[in-house]
Amino acid sequence: MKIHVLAQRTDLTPSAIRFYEKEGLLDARHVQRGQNNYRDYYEEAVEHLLMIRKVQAVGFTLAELKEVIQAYEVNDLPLSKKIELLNQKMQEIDRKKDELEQVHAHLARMLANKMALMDSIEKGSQPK
Amino acid sequence: MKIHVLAQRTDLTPSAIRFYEKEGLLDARHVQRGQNNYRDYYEEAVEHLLMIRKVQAVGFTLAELKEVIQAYEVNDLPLSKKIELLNQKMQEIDRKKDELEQVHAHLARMLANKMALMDSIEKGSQPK
DNA sequence: CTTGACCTTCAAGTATACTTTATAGTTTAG
DNA sequence: CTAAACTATAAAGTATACTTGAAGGTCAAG
Repeated sequence: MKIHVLAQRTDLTPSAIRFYEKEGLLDARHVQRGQNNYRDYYEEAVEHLLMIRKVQAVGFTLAELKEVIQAYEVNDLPLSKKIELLNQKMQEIDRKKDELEQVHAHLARMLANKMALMDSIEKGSQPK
Repeated sequence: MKIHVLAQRTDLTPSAIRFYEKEGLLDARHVQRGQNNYRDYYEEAVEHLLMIRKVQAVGFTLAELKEVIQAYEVNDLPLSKKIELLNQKMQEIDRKKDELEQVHAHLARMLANKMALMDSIEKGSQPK
Protein backbone atom coordinates (compact mmCIF):
# COMPACT_ATOMS: atom_id res chain seq x y z
CA MET A 1 0.00 0.00 0.00
CA LYS A 2 1.41 3.41 -0.94
CA ILE A 3 1.71 6.29 1.51
CA HIS A 4 -1.23 8.24 0.12
CA VAL A 5 -3.60 5.30 0.65
CA LEU A 6 -2.32 4.70 4.18
CA ALA A 7 -2.77 8.40 4.89
CA GLN A 8 -6.41 8.27 3.80
CA ARG A 9 -7.09 5.13 5.80
CA THR A 10 -5.62 6.62 8.99
CA ASP A 11 -6.79 10.19 8.55
CA LEU A 12 -3.20 11.40 8.61
CA THR A 13 -1.14 13.21 5.98
CA PRO A 14 1.72 11.54 4.09
CA SER A 15 4.02 14.11 5.73
CA ALA A 16 2.92 13.08 9.20
CA ILE A 17 3.53 9.41 8.38
CA ARG A 18 7.03 10.19 7.09
CA PHE A 19 7.62 12.23 10.23
CA TYR A 20 6.63 9.32 12.47
CA GLU A 21 9.02 7.08 10.56
CA LYS A 22 11.82 9.59 11.02
CA GLU A 23 11.04 9.63 14.74
CA GLY A 24 11.44 5.85 14.87
CA LEU A 25 7.79 4.94 15.34
CA LEU A 26 7.60 2.73 12.24
CA ASP A 27 9.94 -0.07 11.31
CA ALA A 28 10.39 -3.02 8.95
CA ARG A 29 7.21 -4.62 10.32
CA HIS A 30 5.25 -1.72 8.84
CA VAL A 31 7.17 -0.35 5.83
CA GLN A 32 9.42 -1.57 3.08
CA ARG A 33 10.94 0.22 0.11
CA GLY A 34 10.08 -0.77 -3.47
CA GLN A 35 12.65 -0.87 -6.30
CA ASN A 36 11.72 2.75 -7.02
CA ASN A 37 12.45 3.71 -3.42
CA TYR A 38 8.75 4.32 -2.76
CA ARG A 39 7.52 3.30 0.67
CA ASP A 40 5.28 0.23 0.63
CA TYR A 41 3.15 -0.30 3.73
CA TYR A 42 1.79 -3.54 5.13
CA GLU A 43 -1.82 -3.81 6.29
CA GLU A 44 -0.45 -3.87 9.85
CA ALA A 45 0.62 -0.25 9.51
CA VAL A 46 -3.00 0.93 9.52
CA GLU A 47 -3.72 -0.34 13.00
CA HIS A 48 -0.32 0.78 14.22
CA LEU A 49 -0.91 4.37 13.09
CA LEU A 50 -4.44 4.42 14.49
CA MET A 51 -2.97 3.31 17.81
CA ILE A 52 -0.40 6.11 17.61
CA ARG A 53 -3.24 8.58 17.17
CA LYS A 54 -5.11 7.23 20.19
CA VAL A 55 -2.00 7.34 22.35
CA GLN A 56 -1.49 10.94 21.31
CA ALA A 57 -5.11 11.85 21.93
CA VAL A 58 -4.86 10.84 25.58
CA GLY A 59 -1.85 13.01 26.25
CA PHE A 60 1.22 10.87 25.71
CA THR A 61 4.16 12.26 23.76
CA LEU A 62 5.80 10.65 20.76
CA ALA A 63 8.94 10.22 22.89
CA GLU A 64 7.02 8.15 25.44
CA LEU A 65 5.44 6.14 22.67
CA LYS A 66 8.81 5.50 21.06
CA GLU A 67 10.17 4.34 24.39
CA VAL A 68 7.46 1.68 24.69
CA ILE A 69 7.71 0.58 21.05
CA GLN A 70 11.48 0.27 21.23
CA ALA A 71 11.47 -1.39 24.61
CA TYR A 72 9.11 -3.93 23.16
CA GLU A 73 10.91 -4.57 19.88
CA VAL A 74 14.56 -3.89 20.49
CA ASN A 75 16.54 -6.75 21.96
CA ASP A 76 19.08 -4.90 24.05
CA LEU A 77 16.78 -4.57 27.04
CA PRO A 78 16.30 -7.40 29.53
CA LEU A 79 12.84 -8.92 29.45
CA SER A 80 12.23 -7.95 33.06
CA LYS A 81 12.83 -4.27 32.20
CA LYS A 82 10.40 -4.48 29.28
CA ILE A 83 7.74 -5.93 31.56
CA GLU A 84 8.44 -3.24 34.14
CA LEU A 85 8.06 -0.48 31.56
CA LEU A 86 4.78 -1.90 30.27
CA ASN A 87 3.40 -2.15 33.80
CA GLN A 88 4.48 1.41 34.52
CA LYS A 89 2.73 2.74 31.42
CA MET A 90 -0.44 0.85 32.29
CA GLN A 91 -0.37 2.53 35.70
CA GLU A 92 -0.03 5.90 33.98
CA ILE A 93 -3.10 5.07 31.95
CA ASP A 94 -4.99 4.30 35.15
CA ARG A 95 -3.96 7.70 36.52
CA LYS A 96 -5.16 9.37 33.34
CA LYS A 97 -8.48 7.55 33.70
CA ASP A 98 -8.85 9.05 37.16
CA GLU A 99 -8.02 12.47 35.81
CA LEU A 100 -10.56 12.09 33.03
CA GLU A 101 -13.19 11.20 35.60
CA GLN A 102 -12.32 14.24 37.70
CA VAL A 103 -12.54 16.52 34.69
CA HIS A 104 -15.83 14.88 33.72
CA ALA A 105 -17.20 15.45 37.21
CA HIS A 106 -16.09 19.09 37.08
CA LEU A 107 -17.89 19.63 33.77
CA ALA A 108 -20.95 17.86 35.16
CA ARG A 109 -21.05 20.34 38.07
CA MET A 110 -20.76 23.24 35.64
CA LEU A 111 -23.55 21.74 33.56
CA ALA A 112 -25.80 21.19 36.57
CA ASN A 113 -25.28 24.83 37.50
CA LYS A 114 -26.34 26.05 34.06
CA MET A 115 -29.27 23.66 33.91
CA ALA A 116 -30.56 24.94 37.22
CA LEU A 117 -30.21 28.49 35.93
CA MET A 118 -32.17 27.56 32.85
CA ASP A 119 -34.96 25.97 34.88
CA SER A 120 -35.36 29.05 37.02
CA ILE A 121 -35.63 31.22 33.92
CA GLU A 122 -38.29 28.94 32.46
CA LYS A 123 -40.30 29.24 35.64
CA GLY A 124 -40.31 32.99 35.13
CA SER A 125 -38.37 33.88 38.23
CA GLN A 126 -35.45 36.27 37.82
CA PRO A 127 -32.05 34.68 38.39
CA LYS A 128 -29.21 36.93 39.52
CA MET B 1 -1.35 34.24 48.41
CA LYS B 2 1.62 35.28 46.29
CA ILE B 3 2.55 33.66 43.01
CA HIS B 4 5.49 31.74 44.44
CA VAL B 5 3.31 30.03 47.04
CA LEU B 6 0.64 29.20 44.49
CA ALA B 7 3.34 27.78 42.24
CA GLN B 8 4.59 25.49 45.01
CA ARG B 9 1.09 24.34 45.88
CA THR B 10 0.25 23.48 42.27
CA ASP B 11 3.66 22.17 41.21
CA LEU B 12 3.83 24.83 38.50
CA THR B 13 6.32 27.65 37.96
CA PRO B 14 5.42 31.31 38.50
CA SER B 15 6.12 31.81 34.78
CA ALA B 16 3.63 29.15 33.81
CA ILE B 17 0.97 30.73 36.04
CA ARG B 18 1.57 34.17 34.46
CA PHE B 19 1.41 32.52 31.07
CA TYR B 20 -1.99 30.97 31.85
CA GLU B 21 -3.26 34.36 32.96
CA LYS B 22 -2.04 35.95 29.74
CA GLU B 23 -3.88 33.21 27.84
CA GLY B 24 -7.11 34.09 29.63
CA LEU B 25 -7.33 31.04 31.88
CA LEU B 26 -7.41 33.01 35.12
CA ASP B 27 -9.68 35.92 35.98
CA ALA B 28 -10.86 38.11 38.84
CA ARG B 29 -12.24 35.06 40.62
CA HIS B 30 -8.68 33.80 41.01
CA VAL B 31 -6.34 36.81 41.05
CA GLN B 32 -6.28 40.40 42.19
CA ARG B 33 -3.51 42.96 42.19
CA GLY B 34 -2.17 44.47 45.41
CA GLN B 35 -1.18 48.13 45.83
CA ASN B 36 2.33 47.14 44.75
CA ASN B 37 0.94 45.55 41.57
CA TYR B 38 1.83 42.09 42.86
CA ARG B 39 -0.64 39.35 42.01
CA ASP B 40 -2.64 38.11 44.99
CA TYR B 41 -4.32 34.74 44.55
CA TYR B 42 -7.43 33.40 46.24
CA GLU B 43 -7.53 29.90 47.65
CA GLU B 44 -9.80 29.01 44.73
CA ALA B 45 -6.89 29.42 42.32
CA VAL B 46 -5.19 26.29 43.66
CA GLU B 47 -7.98 23.97 42.61
CA HIS B 48 -8.44 25.85 39.37
CA LEU B 49 -4.80 25.37 38.38
CA LEU B 50 -4.79 21.73 39.44
CA MET B 51 -7.81 21.23 37.19
CA ILE B 52 -5.96 22.94 34.33
CA ARG B 53 -3.11 20.46 34.79
CA LYS B 54 -5.48 17.50 34.72
CA VAL B 55 -7.23 18.77 31.62
CA GLN B 56 -3.85 19.15 29.95
CA ALA B 57 -2.70 15.69 31.04
CA VAL B 58 -5.57 14.01 29.22
CA GLY B 59 -4.82 15.70 25.93
CA PHE B 60 -6.90 18.87 25.77
CA THR B 61 -5.29 22.10 24.57
CA LEU B 62 -5.29 25.40 26.42
CA ALA B 63 -7.45 26.80 23.61
CA GLU B 64 -10.14 24.19 24.25
CA LEU B 65 -9.89 24.82 27.96
CA LYS B 66 -10.24 28.56 27.45
CA GLU B 67 -13.29 27.99 25.29
CA VAL B 68 -15.03 26.10 28.09
CA ILE B 69 -13.98 28.53 30.82
CA GLN B 70 -15.10 31.54 28.83
CA ALA B 71 -18.29 29.92 27.65
CA TYR B 72 -19.08 29.28 31.28
CA GLU B 73 -18.19 32.67 32.67
CA VAL B 74 -18.73 35.17 29.90
CA ASN B 75 -22.25 36.43 29.51
CA ASP B 76 -22.44 37.00 25.77
CA LEU B 77 -23.33 33.39 25.02
CA PRO B 78 -26.90 32.08 25.32
CA LEU B 79 -27.36 29.61 28.14
CA SER B 80 -28.43 26.92 25.68
CA LYS B 81 -25.11 27.24 23.84
CA LYS B 82 -23.17 26.95 27.09
CA ILE B 83 -25.05 23.78 27.96
CA GLU B 84 -24.42 22.43 24.48
CA LEU B 85 -20.69 23.08 24.73
CA LEU B 86 -20.46 21.41 28.13
CA ASN B 87 -22.31 18.35 26.85
CA GLN B 88 -20.05 18.20 23.83
CA LYS B 89 -16.91 18.29 25.95
CA MET B 90 -18.27 15.57 28.22
CA GLN B 91 -18.78 13.43 25.14
CA GLU B 92 -15.18 14.07 24.12
CA ILE B 93 -14.11 12.86 27.54
CA ASP B 94 -16.11 9.68 27.03
CA ARG B 95 -14.30 9.17 23.72
CA LYS B 96 -10.96 9.68 25.42
CA LYS B 97 -11.96 7.10 28.04
CA ASP B 98 -12.57 4.59 25.26
CA GLU B 99 -9.23 5.44 23.71
CA LEU B 100 -7.49 4.99 27.05
CA GLU B 101 -9.08 1.57 27.39
CA GLN B 102 -7.97 0.58 23.92
CA VAL B 103 -4.41 1.68 24.62
CA HIS B 104 -4.53 -0.16 27.94
CA ALA B 105 -5.70 -3.32 26.21
CA HIS B 106 -2.93 -2.98 23.66
CA LEU B 107 -0.30 -2.68 26.37
CA ALA B 108 -1.86 -5.62 28.20
CA ARG B 109 -1.44 -7.75 25.06
CA MET B 110 2.19 -6.67 24.77
CA LEU B 111 2.70 -7.51 28.43
CA ALA B 112 1.06 -10.93 28.11
CA ASN B 113 3.37 -11.67 25.22
CA LYS B 114 6.48 -10.83 27.25
CA MET B 115 5.24 -12.70 30.30
CA ALA B 116 4.72 -15.82 28.21
CA LEU B 117 8.22 -15.43 26.82
CA MET B 118 9.59 -15.12 30.32
CA ASP B 119 7.73 -18.23 31.49
CA SER B 120 9.13 -20.29 28.64
CA ILE B 121 12.64 -19.17 29.50
CA GLU B 122 12.16 -20.10 33.14
CA LYS B 123 11.06 -23.57 32.10
CA GLY B 124 14.36 -23.93 30.36
CA SER B 125 12.99 -24.26 26.84
CA GLN B 126 14.57 -22.11 24.17
CA PRO B 127 12.30 -19.35 22.82
CA LYS B 128 12.89 -18.20 19.22
C1' DC C 1 6.24 10.99 -25.01
C1' DT C 2 4.58 14.45 -22.42
C1' DT C 3 1.51 15.94 -18.68
C1' DG C 4 -0.25 15.44 -14.21
C1' DA C 5 -0.29 13.05 -10.13
C1' DC C 6 2.12 10.70 -7.48
C1' DC C 7 6.79 9.69 -4.93
C1' DT C 8 11.55 11.13 -2.75
C1' DT C 9 14.67 14.11 0.56
C1' DC C 10 15.91 18.12 3.03
C1' DA C 11 15.28 22.51 5.00
C1' DA C 12 12.62 25.98 6.68
C1' DG C 13 8.32 27.53 8.64
C1' DT C 14 4.30 27.18 12.19
C1' DA C 15 1.48 26.45 16.49
C1' DT C 16 1.39 25.27 21.19
C1' DA C 17 3.09 25.63 25.67
C1' DC C 18 6.05 27.10 27.98
C1' DT C 19 11.10 28.87 29.84
C1' DT C 20 14.71 32.07 29.92
C1' DT C 21 16.71 36.51 29.91
C1' DA C 22 16.78 41.36 30.57
C1' DT C 23 15.45 45.23 33.00
C1' DA C 24 13.43 47.21 36.80
C1' DG C 25 10.65 47.90 41.06
C1' DT C 26 9.43 45.94 46.07
C1' DT C 27 9.90 43.62 50.34
C1' DT C 28 12.15 41.38 54.15
C1' DA C 29 16.06 39.97 57.07
C1' DG C 30 20.08 41.21 59.50
C1' DC D 1 19.94 50.63 55.14
C1' DT D 2 21.65 47.45 52.18
C1' DA D 3 21.52 42.87 50.11
C1' DA D 4 18.92 38.93 49.03
C1' DA D 5 14.80 37.37 47.56
C1' DC D 6 10.95 38.30 45.87
C1' DT D 7 7.71 40.84 42.29
C1' DA D 8 6.66 42.94 37.50
C1' DT D 9 6.73 43.25 32.10
C1' DA D 10 8.40 42.23 27.55
C1' DA D 11 10.83 39.80 24.29
C1' DA D 12 13.40 36.12 22.77
C1' DG D 13 14.45 31.25 23.03
C1' DT D 14 13.09 26.07 23.27
C1' DA D 15 10.75 21.50 22.57
C1' DT D 16 7.22 19.02 20.39
C1' DA D 17 4.70 17.82 16.47
C1' DC D 18 4.00 18.68 12.60
C1' DT D 19 3.34 21.42 7.70
C1' DT D 20 5.05 23.67 3.76
C1' DG D 21 8.15 24.48 0.04
C1' DA D 22 11.89 23.47 -3.12
C1' DA D 23 13.99 20.47 -6.28
C1' DG D 24 13.79 16.46 -8.40
C1' DG D 25 12.53 11.31 -9.71
C1' DT D 26 8.59 7.91 -11.21
C1' DC D 27 4.41 6.27 -13.17
C1' DA D 28 -0.11 5.87 -15.76
C1' DA D 29 -3.12 7.96 -19.27
C1' DG D 30 -3.94 9.80 -23.70
